[in-house]
Amino acid sequence: MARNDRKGVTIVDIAREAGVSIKTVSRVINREEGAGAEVRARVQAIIDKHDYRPNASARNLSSRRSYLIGVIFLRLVSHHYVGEVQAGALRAARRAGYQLVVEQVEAADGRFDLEAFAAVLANVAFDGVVLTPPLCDDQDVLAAVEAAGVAYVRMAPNTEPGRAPFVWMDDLEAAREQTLGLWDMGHRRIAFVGGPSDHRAAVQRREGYLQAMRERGVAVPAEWIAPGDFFGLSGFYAGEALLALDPRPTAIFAGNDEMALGVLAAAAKHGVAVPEALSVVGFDNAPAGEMSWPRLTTVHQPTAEMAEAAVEMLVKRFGDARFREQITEQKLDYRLVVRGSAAPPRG
Amino acid sequence: MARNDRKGVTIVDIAREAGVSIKTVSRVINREEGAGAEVRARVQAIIDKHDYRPNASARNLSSRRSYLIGVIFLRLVSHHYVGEVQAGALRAARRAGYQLVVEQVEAADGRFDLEAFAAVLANVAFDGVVLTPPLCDDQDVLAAVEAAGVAYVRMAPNTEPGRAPFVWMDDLEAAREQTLGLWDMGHRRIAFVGGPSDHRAAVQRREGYLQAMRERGVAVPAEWIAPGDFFGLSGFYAGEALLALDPRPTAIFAGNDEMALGVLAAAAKHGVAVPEALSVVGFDNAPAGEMSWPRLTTVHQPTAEMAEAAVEMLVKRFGDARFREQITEQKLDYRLVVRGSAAPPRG
DNA sequence: CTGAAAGCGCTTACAG
DNA sequence: CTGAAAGCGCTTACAG
Repeated sequence: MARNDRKGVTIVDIAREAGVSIKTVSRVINREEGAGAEVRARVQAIIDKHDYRPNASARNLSSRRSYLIGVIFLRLVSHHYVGEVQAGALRAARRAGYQLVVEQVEAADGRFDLEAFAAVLANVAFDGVVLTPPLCDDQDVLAAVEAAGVAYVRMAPNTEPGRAPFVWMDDLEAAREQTLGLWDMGHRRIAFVGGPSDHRAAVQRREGYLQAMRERGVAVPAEWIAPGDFFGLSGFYAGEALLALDPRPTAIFAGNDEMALGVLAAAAKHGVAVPEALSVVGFDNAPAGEMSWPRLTTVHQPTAEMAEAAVEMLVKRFGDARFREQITEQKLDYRLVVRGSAAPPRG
Repeated sequence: MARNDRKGVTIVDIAREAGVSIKTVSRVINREEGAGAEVRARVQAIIDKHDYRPNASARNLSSRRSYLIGVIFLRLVSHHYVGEVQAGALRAARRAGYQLVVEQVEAADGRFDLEAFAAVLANVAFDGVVLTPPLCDDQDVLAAVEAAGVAYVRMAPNTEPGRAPFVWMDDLEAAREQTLGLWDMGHRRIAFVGGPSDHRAAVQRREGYLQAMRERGVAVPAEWIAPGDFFGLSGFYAGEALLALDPRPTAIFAGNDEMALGVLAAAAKHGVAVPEALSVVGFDNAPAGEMSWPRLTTVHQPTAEMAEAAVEMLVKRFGDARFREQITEQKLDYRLVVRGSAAPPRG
């Protein structure tokens, strides 16, 4: 059997060598009050000398905590999103002394495998979990977490903002700003490629585009808005349709980067030079947008930072009850990423 | 404090209600031998009735195990790779009753932050870890894991195959097959875009290309092989250089998908229709290759399956010592992914 | 500021 | 096939 004996040094050994009780050693380890400076230094020296590390299982058993935070994904979510969330969550978890456990919930026929999820919740004894979209909007998932009595924070929830703490960013405002950026370059015929209508971010981005155009006194013709589904191919077809318009738009704002890359492909196919004859901008700051030619101007969505904030909120909720209900929402900032795919219109 | 009380039902409660000792309940929980069928059924019924779940911390403390498997990444690795590895590792870990803990090692100036890594190893008490490239080839990382006495499996190691169990795939053979596929379509002038020379997969793929051409009796001119660095932009420049050759290659095999997308962009820029006037194929089956136009013909690298196999090997090593040293290597199969970017040459 | 006692909920090692 | 005892290594709750 694989054992974790390592050193075999325990709190008892440290206490004996220091000539104090294990309680005092415990105080030193956990930076608790109630230990004299001299005693503290002596104990710490012995801890350092033996490179002693407290046994996590023993600590967890007696304190009735696991120091485990779960990050729960739907299996279908993009790896890029998963990677960003983890990187951010890991930073915050490590700072607070928590471990990050990854879990995925399967979906079939649009329904989640709740039984498997409930089993995970029951087995792992998370101190808290972060629910990512779209799980964070599913009534059954929320009910399961609440029934298990596990603290949770939601990332970019679509519904019931009052139900639990959450983190989010302002997609509408970012899309508005992105659109105004094109306007300020001199573009007037700015088209838009939308995303799925049941996706909160897609709707918000479209709304931001429309709001910006309205502010500039432009009534957007229906044909300037092409439908898409957030996948690249839909952007390609949307691009072809928009390029066939007369007069042709001088700029196309795609609701996410994957579709923007599709628009880029359509432009290349039809010999429309980007950004000389057409500006194309996206949203998300996906890595593929850095590999395209020209490189994609986009909006950076602070996914990692949102996950980091979510874990921080979780950890704070574990603390003093008096402060527990204070932090219920946190808004993160986006950032415009200017690269080569947008430029002032020629002629 | 966030407690994991949940039910409050313990092994003692179950034992009392069943009229047996806690040891017998333990036998039923762990499917150990030495419990009569009738007793077993009675105990199980009471467990089910209360939805009793053993306390992981207590089990871990007394058995001196953590049931935690770490997957260790270099922070710089692509999210796509991270996502694939996790999906596979999670499958195997869940089957075996282990939890997956994600860890990242920082790198600065080409050196790893070993101190942080050692701290993680000391604090988490992993039963085992999976080392991903390039960490799996770093002497200091290997030494740290071995010093901590933690079992480990390496993914696609470049050096010292005898040092520890590992999983891998045959990049050379896959590249050879990919090249022969172009040949069989009728292509004769097949160019190649290479990757970084210190990267094992890059070298193997180039070797597979050369071997296939050699088998077909073609002496590859030096200008048919363009240098690249696995990033998209290098593929773009390589594509421009190869398209300027006279006679022009009818097919370009890029050492990975990102570079293949760069070649695609170069072809679009120069008005070279793909696949009519030029076939382009890649390697890896990265998601961006599905969004391109045309969609990229490539080789699927079984990253998730490799991670799954790695965790399985780890779990088996925890078992009976007599079988422990048996599994030291496992080779996974690649798969050719035929999409739209390659076709027989015209004319 | 410090410590003795009890206990967290299991598994191990042993006895019958 | 079954169980009583000891113990895993900490924290909690309390006393001084």
